Amino acid sequence: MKKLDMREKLKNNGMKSTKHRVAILEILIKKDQPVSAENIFFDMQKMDVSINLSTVYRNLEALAEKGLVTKLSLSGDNRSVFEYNKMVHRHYLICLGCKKILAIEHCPIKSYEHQIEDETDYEIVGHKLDLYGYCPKCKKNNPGYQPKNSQD
Amino acid sequence: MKKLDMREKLKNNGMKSTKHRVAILEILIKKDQPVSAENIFFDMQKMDVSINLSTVYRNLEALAEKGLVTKLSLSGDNRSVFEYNKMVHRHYLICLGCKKILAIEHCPIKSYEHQIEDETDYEIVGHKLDLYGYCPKCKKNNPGYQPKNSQD
DNA sequence: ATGATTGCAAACGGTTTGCACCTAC
DNA sequence: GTAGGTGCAAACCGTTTGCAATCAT
Repeated sequence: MKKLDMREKLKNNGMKSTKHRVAILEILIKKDQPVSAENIFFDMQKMDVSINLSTVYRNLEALAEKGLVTKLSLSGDNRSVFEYNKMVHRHYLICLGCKKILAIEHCPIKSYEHQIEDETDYEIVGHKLDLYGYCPKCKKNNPGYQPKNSQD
Repeated sequence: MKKLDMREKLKNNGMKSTKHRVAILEILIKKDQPVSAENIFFDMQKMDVSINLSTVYRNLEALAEKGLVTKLSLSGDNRSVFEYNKMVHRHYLICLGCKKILAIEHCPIKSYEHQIEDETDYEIVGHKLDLYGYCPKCKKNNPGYQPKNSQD
């Protein structure tokens, strides 16, 4: 997506188009996986876009408010991560070794949700599924490692 | 589970048995759902067990270290919650209205994990599935509400 | 011109830590 | 007696906020 398209997109969502917001969107779209506010902050410095960390947070919040960006908190890390919202339902595969996050688009949960709705009388509006494991590289370095809690 | 059994359990896991630890286990077992450190702290005051919040954290960490307790961070809340580890695999159904957390023991994910292992060449060691929705009570108060991001 | 956005520094809230004292074993 | 547990206060770290200056429209 080009800069001009991003400026367009911001305006369509009733947001002023600033170089900061464009740069944040650029970074998120390029990465195509969840990143922390601090990471974005550093990437912007590398791009010679001077910005304050609190402005990163404010923009991420504004973008999330408009639905352009999604904020997630993945287990085991206290900080939030953000990704460009491609409007597709995704799950995440987090490597316990190098902490890399892989997005997965296939979702097996819909029928399970209906089943739980029937059992509990809740109205279920969504879910979050994260898988934890070791990527091919870390798998080699940690052969046979088993975490204490497979659900965590 | 009786106090004596808990003292036993602590010792079997190489931990000193203190009134604080016993009380924390009592609370977690009674609740049978994830609670925050602060909640535990307040409950202990109600039980007339005087304790410092940092001791609650230290004990929860020690108990989690030994696998007696599980630490989880559920989306949308910055703070961690803890539950007694019944050694069963569980999922959580979080009410977006009243924030109540319901534990669900049926898990539909195993075969999905194998499929993802084949596709990605990762070694998957666990997963975390949280469902979000409205409990019967909150459902009535928020008819038709839809969150912006169903995956969050 | 006007309201939104920014940088800066200070506050915030959950969690952790250093240290002197205390307790279980 | 000794290793480990505790209270207290202070530090920590990711995040938020108040305010005055600046920018997009």
